[in-house]
Amino acid sequence: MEKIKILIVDDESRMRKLIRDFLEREGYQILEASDGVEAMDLFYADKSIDLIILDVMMPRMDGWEVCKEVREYSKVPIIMLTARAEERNELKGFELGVDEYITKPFSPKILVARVGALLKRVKNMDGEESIDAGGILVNKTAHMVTIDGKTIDLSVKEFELLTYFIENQKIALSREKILNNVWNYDYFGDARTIDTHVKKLRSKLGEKGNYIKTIWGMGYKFEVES
Amino acid sequence: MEKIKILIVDDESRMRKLIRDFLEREGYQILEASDGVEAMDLFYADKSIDLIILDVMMPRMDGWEVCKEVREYSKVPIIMLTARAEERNELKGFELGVDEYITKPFSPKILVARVGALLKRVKNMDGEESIDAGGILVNKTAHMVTIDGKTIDLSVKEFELLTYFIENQKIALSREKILNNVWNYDYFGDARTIDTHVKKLRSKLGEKGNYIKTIWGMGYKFEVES
DNA sequence: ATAATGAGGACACAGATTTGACATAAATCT
DNA sequence: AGATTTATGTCAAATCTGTGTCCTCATTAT
Repeated sequence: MEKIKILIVDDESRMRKLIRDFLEREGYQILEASDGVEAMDLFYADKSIDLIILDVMMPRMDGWEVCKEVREYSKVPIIMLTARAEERNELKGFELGVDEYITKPFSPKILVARVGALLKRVKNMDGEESIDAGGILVNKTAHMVTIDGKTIDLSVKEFELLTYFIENQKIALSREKILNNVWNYDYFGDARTIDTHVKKLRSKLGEKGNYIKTIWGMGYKFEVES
Repeated sequence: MEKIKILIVDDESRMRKLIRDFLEREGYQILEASDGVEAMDLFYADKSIDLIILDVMMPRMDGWEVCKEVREYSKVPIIMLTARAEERNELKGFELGVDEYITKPFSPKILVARVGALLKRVKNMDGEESIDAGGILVNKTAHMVTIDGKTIDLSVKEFELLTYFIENQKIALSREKILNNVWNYDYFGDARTIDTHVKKLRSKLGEKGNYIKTIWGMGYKFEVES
């Protein structure tokens, strides 16, 4: 199990450091952003953030806006830090999809408890995670692939290969690399075998098969759009 | 759907009336208790309480004690009303299984929002008495399975296997995973044994047996419809 | 106590599917 | 054009699943 990654967004560096210290002591991995814009940059860059702690008052882009934008793409749990007694904001937050509130000033112990409780709560319901790549919907848990709504059948190897491609979009992948990741690391067969599987995968993906680009003399690359 | 039943426990009758008024306006049915002992009496008398709002400070038996005792029997959602800044209590509450906090003084709007959010949250996770999966009705407590109204006989293992499938619908399950969950985790027998049980289960489920899909080279998946 | 029954598990064999190799055609680079 | 590299069709080998059957153990009936 990898470390759980938490993004802290607050314009006061003292506050960020405080939170960071306590959460790191709990074994979480911490990312920091000093305003909403920076937070969104980090959010887009790193798909594996598990929780966001968000201050409401920030320059450039406040917490509500960040929350709203994040919610367009993700269900990642969000904790809002608010100055007290802002009822209207709290209601607004429920609509926006805030999961928890912590009122400043707060004690670090409460922070840690809330983070733990929220992560636990979310973990039990997380379920579906399907990745969308230009109309190709891959649901890893269901082991199912849908293209424009229609389910297609893939063999296990094909499924694994597609998953590997989609999880490494826009990256040029050498045959060796593909072999090492999709096949057992101790597989020493013909690298040309990949071609065969790519062939099949392309044909099963139909017109979307051309998302798998050939990089001559090198390998393959999965990329949406022409 | 019956009315949702909420138990309010507070020693101040003014406070109870305030909460009652706002929640009744939302369509909830309200019960009142003026201290912990009374609350427990009501709790034992009425098994169908959907949510408890609990003041911490009360004579005879305080909120923490009530919470603790209730949690020995039930997972019913509990909201705690606290005077502010009682950090230690809040932490204590997380351990005891408090679901939400509301700090006095609070606005009725917040109260209503929290109650709604909590009920919604819980509703999605509550364990139904019997689960319905495409006409297959599994009653875990009665250990009984009905298909389109007709009861069918399953052996213990078959029942456990079916339950596991149904509780993990649409998820691809490897044989290993099934083994670890349906059999004792320290069972090291033949994985093919699962096939045998799946075979029997399928045949006993009749035409609904094809809900159990084979994922070639991977395991099985339970999924309703084609 | 003994026999009958049924569940749980193991296993082998046939049939089905997937996989990887190979030969050849097509494409790309220099 | 010549040298490489990739695409594709074909096919046998490897792998996996479905099913019938057998064995053991425990429970129930006689």
